[in-house]
Amino acid sequence: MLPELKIAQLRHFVWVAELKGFHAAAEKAHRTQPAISLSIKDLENKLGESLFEKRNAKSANAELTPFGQHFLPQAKELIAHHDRIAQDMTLMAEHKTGHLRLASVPSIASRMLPDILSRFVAHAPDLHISCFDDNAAAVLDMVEHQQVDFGIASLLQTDEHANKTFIPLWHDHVGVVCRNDHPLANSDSLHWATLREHRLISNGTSRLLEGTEAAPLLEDSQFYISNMISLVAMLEAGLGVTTLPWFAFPRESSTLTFIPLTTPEVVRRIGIVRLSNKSLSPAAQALVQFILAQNEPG
Amino acid sequence: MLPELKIAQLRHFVWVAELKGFHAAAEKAHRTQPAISLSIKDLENKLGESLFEKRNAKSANAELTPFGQHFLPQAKELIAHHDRIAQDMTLMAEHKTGHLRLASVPSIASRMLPDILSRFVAHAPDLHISCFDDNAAAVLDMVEHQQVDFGIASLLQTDEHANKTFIPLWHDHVGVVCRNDHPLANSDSLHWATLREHRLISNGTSRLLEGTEAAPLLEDSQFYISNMISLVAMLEAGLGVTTLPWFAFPRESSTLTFIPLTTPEVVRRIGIVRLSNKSLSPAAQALVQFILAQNEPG
DNA sequence: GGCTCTTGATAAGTATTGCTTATCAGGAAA
DNA sequence: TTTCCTGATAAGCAATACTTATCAAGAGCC
Repeated sequence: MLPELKIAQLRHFVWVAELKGFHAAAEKAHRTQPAISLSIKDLENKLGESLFEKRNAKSANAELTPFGQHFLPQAKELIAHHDRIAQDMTLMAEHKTGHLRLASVPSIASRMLPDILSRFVAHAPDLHISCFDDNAAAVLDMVEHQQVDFGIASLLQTDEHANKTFIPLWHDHVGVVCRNDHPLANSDSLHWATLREHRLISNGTSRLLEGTEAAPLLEDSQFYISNMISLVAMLEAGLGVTTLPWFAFPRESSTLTFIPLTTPEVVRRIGIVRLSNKSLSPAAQALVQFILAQNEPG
Repeated sequence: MLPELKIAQLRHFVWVAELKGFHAAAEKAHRTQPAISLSIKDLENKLGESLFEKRNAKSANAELTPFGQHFLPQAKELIAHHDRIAQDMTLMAEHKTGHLRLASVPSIASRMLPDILSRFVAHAPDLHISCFDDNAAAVLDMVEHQQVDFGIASLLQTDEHANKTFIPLWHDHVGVVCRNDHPLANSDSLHWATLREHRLISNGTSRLLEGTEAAPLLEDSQFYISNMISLVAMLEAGLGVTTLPWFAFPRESSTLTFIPLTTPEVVRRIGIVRLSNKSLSPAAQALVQFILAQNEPG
């Protein structure tokens, strides 16, 4: 019913009108002059009216009919609209624009992401990023409910997350943290049994020991501190020792020491978690690629 | 540089997204399913991103990627914009809409146009019409300067209007107008010489006698009244007689009589005047055709 | 006047695009 | 498993867009 106006065709029309000539328009369109003639003719047929004055009669420059004059601004508007969208989509596909949401466990969020993100946004100034940090379970939950494009966490109970894809990135070894003047502080490595002799403060990451031979330690533990700030304060006060993954160890503290736990060697595998059956937005996809590229050489 | 998004292609995309399936979209587009597949694939290539989730994997209904979700409303907007313009142009080409300006000599404007225009606009309710009435010279001037789409007038000094096209429509005979009780009032026809015995009031239409054998009458004339209302008042007061074309004769006056002038027979040819080298707008073109059609049978 | 340069239109052939039919692969439901 | 959906893919055909070559007609020039 309605004619289908092709963008290229409209562009030809506008060029002929504005450059006042078929030859000039042809050059601009990187086409030959007959192509433009035919294109305009086809457009006129579709609309059912001439756009330019009879052109076989006089050699004066191509001139619009009243109808053509009315059509010109409309055509220009539609072309502009098209170009705006095409540009927008291209930018978005090249992840130069858009909105990206991710969730991460705090250790990575504070230790790795600031550097990664600042370098990533350097070549995408119009990209908006929202980053949520929370514990691994909450991160997985946000991924599950599509509140974020992807998450950075370790995968707990892998069987429950069949619908998620996990890309391991960092191996985070669990160690023991104590005050510099603690008897254990000068050890190079530790056996879990050694810890039984010291007061152990457990924390949110302690469940990493579950299922390892060091599990009995958890039951020995008298204190449980979920908050990291409080935990550090306890340790600095010499209340006891705790286990932490290396990434979660507060390096900025000058009074605490990290000693690797070698028996058992408990490793938290942190990586990118996303839904298997959902595509990432171009921006998210780009960030994942970026993170992977960062980690490959290192 | 920028990809050229074809309207048909966007339409396919929107249909697949909204009908949640390639088959359904194909049916709506009156195409086969592979055609839609290829169309979408091409669009995805142009944009550089997938619009739908991987479709070979699961048979669930076609589902948009985040990118596709962002693109959908934009595509719909662009399609709507296109359709609006296409519709607008089609209506305008069919002269259902637009703005039409014409100028006419007062006799036709008051005698013929009210009926013609009211019937013409009956099938074009959204058409705006502006009508200017003035004397023939002014009408020709407005045509000349493209202040109107076309004019209705008689062509004076044809040599000066080589750039105009004249389509004769009405033959308007000049006659003598006097009061019912005037000595001439009962004549069936008149010879110009008879008028010399009466007081003649000349008017704007009197120059029609120029170049005829009745020309000496103009010099005899003591009064010149340009305004029609005043002229009628003078005549009704019995001040004298005048010459007028039949169309300019005020039929509604019950006290005045029109007597045809037979020697010489002066005829004013009234018709449509337009610039030869300019196209008419669709609406103007339609009105001209309409007027011509009205006059052909009559 | 005739010559040349411009304008855009036109014809015929080719290249590209879009569409078709026929077929295939994979998941869901029987 | 078999069947019935989904959409993807291949090969061939048809419509469209573009090319080169040529033409007609007005303007400027001698």
